[in-house]
Amino acid sequence: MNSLISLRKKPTQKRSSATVAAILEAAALILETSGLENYNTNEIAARAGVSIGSLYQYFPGKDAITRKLIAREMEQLRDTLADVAFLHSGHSGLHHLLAAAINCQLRRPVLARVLDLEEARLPPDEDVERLASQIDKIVHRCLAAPDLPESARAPEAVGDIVAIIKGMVDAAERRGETDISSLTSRVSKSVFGYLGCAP
Amino acid sequence: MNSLISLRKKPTQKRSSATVAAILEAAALILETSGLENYNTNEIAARAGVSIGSLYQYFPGKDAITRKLIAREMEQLRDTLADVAFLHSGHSGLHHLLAAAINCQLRRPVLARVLDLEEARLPPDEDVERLASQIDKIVHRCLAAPDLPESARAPEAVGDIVAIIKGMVDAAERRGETDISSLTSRVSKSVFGYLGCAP
Amino acid sequence: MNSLISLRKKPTQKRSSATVAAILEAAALILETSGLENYNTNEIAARAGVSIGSLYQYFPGKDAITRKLIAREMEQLRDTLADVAFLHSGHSGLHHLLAAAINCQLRRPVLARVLDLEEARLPPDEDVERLASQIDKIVHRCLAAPDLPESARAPEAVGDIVAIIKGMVDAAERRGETDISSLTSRVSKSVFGYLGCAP
Amino acid sequence: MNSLISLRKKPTQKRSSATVAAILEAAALILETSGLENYNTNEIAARAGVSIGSLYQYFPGKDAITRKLIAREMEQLRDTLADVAFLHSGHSGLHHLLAAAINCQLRRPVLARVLDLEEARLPPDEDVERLASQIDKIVHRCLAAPDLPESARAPEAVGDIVAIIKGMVDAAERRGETDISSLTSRVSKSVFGYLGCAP
DNA sequence: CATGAATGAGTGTTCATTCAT
DNA sequence: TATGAATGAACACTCATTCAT
Repeated sequence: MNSLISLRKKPTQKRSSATVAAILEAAALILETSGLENYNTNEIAARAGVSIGSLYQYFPGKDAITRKLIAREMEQLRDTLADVAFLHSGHSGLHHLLAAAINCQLRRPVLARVLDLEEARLPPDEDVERLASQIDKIVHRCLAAPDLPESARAPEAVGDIVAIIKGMVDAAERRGETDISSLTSRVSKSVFGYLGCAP
Repeated sequence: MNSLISLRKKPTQKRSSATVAAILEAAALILETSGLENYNTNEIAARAGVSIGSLYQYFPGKDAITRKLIAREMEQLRDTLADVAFLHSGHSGLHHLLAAAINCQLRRPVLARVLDLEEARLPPDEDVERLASQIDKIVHRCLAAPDLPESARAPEAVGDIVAIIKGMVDAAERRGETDISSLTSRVSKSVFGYLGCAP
Repeated sequence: MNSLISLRKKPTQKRSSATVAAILEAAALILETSGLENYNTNEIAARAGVSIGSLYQYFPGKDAITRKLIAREMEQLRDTLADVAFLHSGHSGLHHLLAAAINCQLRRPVLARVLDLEEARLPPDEDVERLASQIDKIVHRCLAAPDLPESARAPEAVGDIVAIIKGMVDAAERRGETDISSLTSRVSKSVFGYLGCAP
Repeated sequence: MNSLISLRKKPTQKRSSATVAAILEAAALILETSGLENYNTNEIAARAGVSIGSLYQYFPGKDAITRKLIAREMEQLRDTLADVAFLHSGHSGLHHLLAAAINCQLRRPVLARVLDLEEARLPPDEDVERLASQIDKIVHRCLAAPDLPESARAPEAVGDIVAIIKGMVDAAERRGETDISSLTSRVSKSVFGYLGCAP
């Protein structure tokens, strides 16, 4: 299940993958601390303790780094959701799913928000779209549980629910909210209300 | 009711205000067609059929144009919401408010979305913040109606509801959805569910 | 003895000459307060309470304003020196000349210094050169007095003495010196020393 | 004894320092031939046979180049004066100092004069001020010699003498004078006269 | 004569990307 | 493979000057 994001060389060797990781983490750190302001390849390479030349050996360009960062976050979300979906199902499963998604988004909230913005700005990426559809599929499976109302099977349901979560969590983060449980409960009310059943 | 966004000179004369309008419309058009890709002052001036010097006679910088665009959209939203809020109230008022907000966001959906992104990237602007608080106030007044549940008076309610609307509408637009009535109904379900009452 | 600096129209009428004066004084003020930083035609016109179009009716360009400013200062110096030279002569005359020159340079010291810099930067101007030669002539006549040593008649004497005065006064002004009498005495020592006679 | 003027990267390698030198020499050449007229970063880079990007790798901005040029001239003056001051002292030392200073100023006279102008226009720079105070110190030590009159120890003495030298040399250069020994002798008369003793 | 909107060449600066070493 | 010096297209912004009204 290796990523298909085009790396100029596959980081099969230890040193290579360490370099890739350093670059990605440096990029993430810059986005978190100074936003897009200082997000440029020279700065990324410098903070990663790597030469700009090396950066271009592992990534075909700046956007590829951003995309890989987006993919990394989405993989994490996918795996988290998959774990939850495997353990629970139906009404209670959706509850856990929401909580898990909110937690994911709030792990590195600033990074998550900036990456969302960049994702909108970037040309569509195969790898990212594949991950998005995987996540959609997981959510869809959860929504298909028999104890959830018919509306949960509607084709827009997954997109709507993901939009509600992202929208509310991003806004809360931007307002500086910290009470995760309150936020989770409000998101739940919205989502279950959307589906037409009590949380 | 004039905007306070600082223009270098007030467009009191006809030619001036026409130039300002042309610049803003050109900027909006670029954002809608090529996104941030070709959004630069030279391109804006060119598409406005105006010299780059004229652009800088009326706007102190590129960001000021973007901010004015944001303010323009927000003013429209504010005025639309104010009209609705004046006519209706309570449960039905909220319904109309949602419909109005969705309509606003969908008038020039791509522009609205890009401007949302830019608003997040730009340093906070007094004018924009004033408009945001005016809109918040209108929504707040609507939510304070006695036939709406207690939860509508919660301090986060306004922010949450705005986030739900924007999130869902943006996502729908990005998926290419066109059925406004379906979208409006789904948003309503989410918002009224959030408040804990039936739409 | 009207200036030959090319004005687009001769300010024969009262209103015209008032406009010219306002422009020149605005230019002088800007140079004094913000230096060359904000020294541009739009700013000059604005501070003069005159439209940029009017400015170009009375001056062929920015440099012409600067040159006229330089000429104005030089005319003042010339007239002051001429008065002094008419009353005194020889050793005592030179004393008075020095004092007069220093006083002139210190009337608007910042302006004088900036104009000196600009004079060096500007292409040579007929009008300015004529004034310079007039001033030279006056100094020369003073130096030709029989009680001054032979060296005072040397061809470089005038230039050297003017250079000493300007150099010392500018430097003193830049250091923030205010004691004119001390400065005058030191300049005298230098100049009379240069000539090889006691002050 | 390296300059503290901030370079973006230290030119430790050969190619780097060659680039820096080329940029500085190109800048100096432009100032000498066309003055401030064509003194812009693109022209500097072009004449240095270097891309505009390289220029900005080694200098944070245009002014930094000018400052470095100023510093370079001052360093040369400082070192020259230091050598002289080490060998001679008192009356004869001052003689040698004057000659050395004049020689320095006349090595690249046009450049020296333009840089003097720019120094006045630029915001005060730590590096330049440090060099100025070092030069002042050297001159001051020379003036403190016991065989020189009391007046040489006056606080304004150093500033006055430097002003006399610069003023006379610049003016001479502008008149196209070439006889250094005559100029030196006249400056000496002025300076020693200023101090109240025979050359 | 006066106005000031409009012009556009010019300039400083950034940053993604390449390539010789 | 790694390095980092070099590149140059692209961009934001200024300001002297013109000209229609």
